[in-house]
Amino acid sequence: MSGRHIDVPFEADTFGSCPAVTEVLSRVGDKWSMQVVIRLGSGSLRFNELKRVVTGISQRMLTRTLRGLERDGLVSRTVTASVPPRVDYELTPLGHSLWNPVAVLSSWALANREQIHQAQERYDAQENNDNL
Amino acid sequence: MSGRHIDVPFEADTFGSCPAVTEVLSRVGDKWSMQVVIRLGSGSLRFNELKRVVTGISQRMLTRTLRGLERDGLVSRTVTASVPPRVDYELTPLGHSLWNPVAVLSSWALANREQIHQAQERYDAQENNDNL
DNA sequence: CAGAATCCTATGTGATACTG
DNA sequence: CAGTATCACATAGGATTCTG
Repeated sequence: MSGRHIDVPFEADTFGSCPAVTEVLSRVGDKWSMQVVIRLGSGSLRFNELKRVVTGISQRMLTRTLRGLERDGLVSRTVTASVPPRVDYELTPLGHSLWNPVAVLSSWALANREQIHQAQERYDAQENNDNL
Repeated sequence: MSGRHIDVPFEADTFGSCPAVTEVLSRVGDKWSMQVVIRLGSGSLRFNELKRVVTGISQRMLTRTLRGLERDGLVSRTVTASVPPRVDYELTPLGHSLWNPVAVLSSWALANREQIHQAQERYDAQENNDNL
């Protein structure tokens, strides 16, 4: 796939007095959920596979993140009773529909990482002149 | 404007071993930044105007959020020395480029709010059978 | 392998009161 | 008007240890 299109038919004002946005974004907005959704975009993964590809995540946080996503109906959890046990995580249809928005935002993040970093350095340099 | 198009030329794998995504998303991922960016999309606003339109935000958090966005080069702060003082906040070009990705995600959030809510209720109902 | 349990710290967030 | 300062609390997140 070479290019994906996403319509944004809303005006800025459409997001009106909407705590709903905050509400949903607070799930997607934590440190790990987006990364997990991105990685699951290419197919189902087992717990430790996810742990490997989501750089820096702790076991605890991966568990918590997956539970959260499962609760929100974004990820499905499939247990295969065997020894050793096998648990596969996969995006639900709803989860897949989230993949695009998340990918858009991540692309932006990657593309503008350097600019942001530079802006931060400029900002911090100014602050240092005032303080101390 | 009836529809905006955003290309996502990345494969899932492009987001590779990327703490960069986490890094940038942790700013945009807090409780308020996205809302502020959305509201500033239609033009500059004063401090108290923002406080009014960003539902539920406290004075303290608005200040902190704006400082963060300013530090990242997403928002510019213009002080007009007068009595009473006037401070205008506006998206920078970089901030404007973020508006689209954020709008995409917010649109998704609004569109799927109800589905998520239902999924949560199903999940919680199951949990209650097991516990207590 | 896939986690659960426990402990601990840092940060986010809100409420309130005060200021130039 | 546009903040700052302070306190107080909940949650996020990591490290470590244990288990079916």
